[in-house]
Amino acid sequence: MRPVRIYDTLSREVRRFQPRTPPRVGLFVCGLTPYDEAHIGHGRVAVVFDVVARALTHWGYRVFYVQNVTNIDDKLLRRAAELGAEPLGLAEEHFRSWARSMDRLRVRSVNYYPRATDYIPEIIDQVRALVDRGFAYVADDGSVYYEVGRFPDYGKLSGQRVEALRPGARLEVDRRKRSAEDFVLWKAATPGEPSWPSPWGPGRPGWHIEDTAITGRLLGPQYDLHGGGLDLKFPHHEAEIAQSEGATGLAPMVAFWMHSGLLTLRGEKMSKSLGNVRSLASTIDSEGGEVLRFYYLNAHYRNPLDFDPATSFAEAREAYRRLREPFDRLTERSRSMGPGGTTELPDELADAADELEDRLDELLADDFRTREPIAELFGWGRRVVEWLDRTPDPSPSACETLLLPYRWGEEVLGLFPAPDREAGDRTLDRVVAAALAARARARQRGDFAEADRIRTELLAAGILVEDRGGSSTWRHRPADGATEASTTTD
RNA sequence: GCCGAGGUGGCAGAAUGGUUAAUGCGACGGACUGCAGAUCCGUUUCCUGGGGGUUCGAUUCCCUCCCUCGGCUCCA
Repeated sequence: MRPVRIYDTLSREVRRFQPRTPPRVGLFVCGLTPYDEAHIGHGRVAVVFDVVARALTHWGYRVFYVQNVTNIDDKLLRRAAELGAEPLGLAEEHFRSWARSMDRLRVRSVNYYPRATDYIPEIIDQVRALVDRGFAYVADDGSVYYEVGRFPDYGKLSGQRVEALRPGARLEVDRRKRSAEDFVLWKAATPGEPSWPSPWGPGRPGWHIEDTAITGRLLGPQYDLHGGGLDLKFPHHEAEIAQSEGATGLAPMVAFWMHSGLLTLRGEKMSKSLGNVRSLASTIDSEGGEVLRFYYLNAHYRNPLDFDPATSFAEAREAYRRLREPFDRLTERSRSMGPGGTTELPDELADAADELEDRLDELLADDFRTREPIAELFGWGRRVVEWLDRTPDPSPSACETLLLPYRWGEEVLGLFPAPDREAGDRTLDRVVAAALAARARARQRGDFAEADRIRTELLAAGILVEDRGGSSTWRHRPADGATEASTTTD
């Protein structure tokens, strides 16, 4: 297991990561409340922690990654009522859309997406423990509240002091609460809304309780990593600490708090009320999942990332295309060359490939910097192309060695999916090859008008032809505005 | 007001108590090409918010001020 350094929001420092029971790592990330469509800010969190899990796995840790789905809450109920839909069904519908987006963003490290409503017994147990231990009280209507004043550490994560919260006028006035800063653990049932029986009467979970009930069950009272967007730090994560540490008496609940920076739109946070949300699914449709993934990973996860619709994707698209150009050329060779060429790699390049992988790991292991490995891969790409350009017949093993850093880039960053061309595409390969052969003959006899006509017609059909040295290669031309990987078939 | 994160070249965005401050985008020039595309090479000269301090040396550490963003019980 490679040593890893991680910034912990609670201690506000980068520390050496030490799992409680190596090599196992418990990772929990606050997931979505599927009351509406996800936006590109949500996508960032998903990709960031996907890389965290992939990297740890690559380094020999055995990660169990849990991301909850809040399928019962106020907003979801309100939305369902507006649509005349059944709340849990609406949640599942939005979750399916989320899962599709995750698939296309190549997020695949989440092991389990528990639904809040599948953990009602655990939630009730935890609320009961909090009542028994004197951290919570039951109101007249059967709601249960956490009494924040009873938990001295409240505010330790966010640096907030309870006294400082009170002047903030946004605390809801609620006569059932002993103190304005108390928060609800269990909400007494409202007619017409889903509810579950409990020792305090029918009701449903409060906003914060499902996370700690779920992690308590799946990861234990103390675990390794907890992630989420920076905007959840207060009050949500503060409440989690109060719940878990209050209920179990075991602290700290989690060894490392990781918060990903927010994605802003021209300097402002995306939010429904500002009307500046940008849908995740439609962005993936227009840009491609890989470009979006690259865009996220091109910044450090803790920094704010400002999105400008006019320029951000255009730049990411171009940069990503160039990043994977050498990779595409290498995989193209190994696909089409058959027995392949005979020119072996010069020693210095072979050695460099070996050293680079270590370097990539080392960079990433320092608080999951992703930008620097990407910078290294750009540099590697230049060397690869420079060599390929003057090597007409690279050997298969040379290509394989040159691909090593990209294999790392795929396994850990998820940025280099192998082009997958199945039986149907073989036909396409042959058809295009025939057209290119005709064009090559035309060029040979100096009939450039005919050669250009073939090239133009292929382009109209979505095939981009490029002459390289004596031969021509082709790739799928990205559709307007879209930039699916050049070798993507469809 | 309180808490937190930021301010780096034309733009995006890294890093570091010390030789030329990554990488990418854009722009310009060159090589290659029948043309194009892709690629490579070069250029884009004094770029680290202001002011103090510590230090042989600060963009980095400390103080202070200014500005931006986020949180302050809906938030990824």
